[in-house]
Amino acid sequence: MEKFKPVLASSTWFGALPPYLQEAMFDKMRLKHLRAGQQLHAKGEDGVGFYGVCEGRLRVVTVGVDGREMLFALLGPGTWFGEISMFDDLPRTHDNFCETNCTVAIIQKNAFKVLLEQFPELYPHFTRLLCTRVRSAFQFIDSSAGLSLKHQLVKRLLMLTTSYGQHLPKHNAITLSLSQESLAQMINSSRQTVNQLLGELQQEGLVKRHYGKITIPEPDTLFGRYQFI
Amino acid sequence: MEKFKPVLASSTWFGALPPYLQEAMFDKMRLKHLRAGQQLHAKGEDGVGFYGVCEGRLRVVTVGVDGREMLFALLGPGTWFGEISMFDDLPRTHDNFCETNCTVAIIQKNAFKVLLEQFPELYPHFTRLLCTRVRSAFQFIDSSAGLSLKHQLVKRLLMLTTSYGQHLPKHNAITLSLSQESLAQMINSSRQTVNQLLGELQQEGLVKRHYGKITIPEPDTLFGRYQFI
DNA sequence: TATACACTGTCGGATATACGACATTGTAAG
DNA sequence: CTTACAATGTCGTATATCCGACAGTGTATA
Repeated sequence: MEKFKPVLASSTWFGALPPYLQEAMFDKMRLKHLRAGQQLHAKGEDGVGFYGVCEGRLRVVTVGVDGREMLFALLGPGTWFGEISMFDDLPRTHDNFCETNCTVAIIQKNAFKVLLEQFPELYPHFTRLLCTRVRSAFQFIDSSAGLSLKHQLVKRLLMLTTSYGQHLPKHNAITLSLSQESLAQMINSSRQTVNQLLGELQQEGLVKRHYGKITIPEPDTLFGRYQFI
Repeated sequence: MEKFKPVLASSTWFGALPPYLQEAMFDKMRLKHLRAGQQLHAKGEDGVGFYGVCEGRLRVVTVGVDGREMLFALLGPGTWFGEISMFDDLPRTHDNFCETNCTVAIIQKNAFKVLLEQFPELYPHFTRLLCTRVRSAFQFIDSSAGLSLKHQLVKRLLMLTTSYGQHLPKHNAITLSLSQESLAQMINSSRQTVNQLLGELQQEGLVKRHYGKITIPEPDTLFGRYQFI
């Protein structure tokens, strides 16, 4: 557990907690190890805990009514998630799978509620977390309508690099492990078109296509180029 | 003020507050009257308060970089909004205009913070409100990708009838005052296509086209017909 | 190493949607 | 009532995107 504390605290959200609250949360955590492909929770299921990613990467997906899988976000080390069902006691909003072998920290729902009773000063921090969720979702909604497919694609790539809207290392190259097929399904497009558009972006030096992967050498550059068009 | 209390309490969110908290909030409210067309707040502006609609209707819009206006939601009587900037102290997410003459109840930011200090038991209620925002936004995101234009249109019409996801007078007929042009801009489509699609929906008896308005006789029927396809 | 399989890259034809154009109709203002 | 203007309804054409097809390539497994 001790060795993951720095990772978990690297989140801008968690890092803003005063040390004694961080410790209080650490005290309630259990570690859980998961294998690649294993499911952490399913859409519609009751939420049993609040999670922080220690190592590995998780895929947040929803399965549409037609059976097509849609990738919603990628959660890397230092990302916290799953708080929504803790607060409204409603089912999970998404399916959640391990892309690689993973270690996640869990605060069980009961422990979570005890924690909030014991330290009500946690509330402002959680409202802050919820606000980032709302803001990133809003921003996504109003930019996806009114954008060309190419811009939607870029937008989506950027969204995938910033897990759920929390901050991640944007300055480093990021490799997204997803097929062009998956990417297409996320923006309601076709594999062939995505391949074409990625080809154009590759010409511009903004991405690199690989087998089952896409590399973004400089996320900031991609962001700067396409954010304000 | 007294006469608007029932309207404000008709919100499922506000209605769930225990009476003494409702009263505590009423005590902090000021009424504000606005004329049709007047702006309540602008995107990017500092949030000065938390609002409840007493009478009239407000339009929540964002102006895209290309100058096109996108309608995000319509806020009717009993709708509460504007809490996000209260909690994270960041700018407003949207522009906000009065469609008709309006009366809104305001709790100023200072008063809002005092209220939370005085009654920390309000926090769980606000986390609940924030959760509804996140859930409706998430739902919208994953259904708008993967849907035909016609389904996106229906989805958007339904979203507009349920202000922000709260409060649903779905059983009554609802008239949306918006041009087909506006509607088109909301789903990244064209006026002509929207006209065509609305024509089909009208054939099915699900909507009625008017000059500058669209009537949905039975929102439940529309919802039932298109939700699970 | 051999085999199976999934993903990529790239055609061309089919289709949905955008966009310009224009007549018609509703609304507001003098 | 008249005029100006905005929104609607509906063409045809242009264009973007989908979709089937297929060869080539990377990856896993026996």
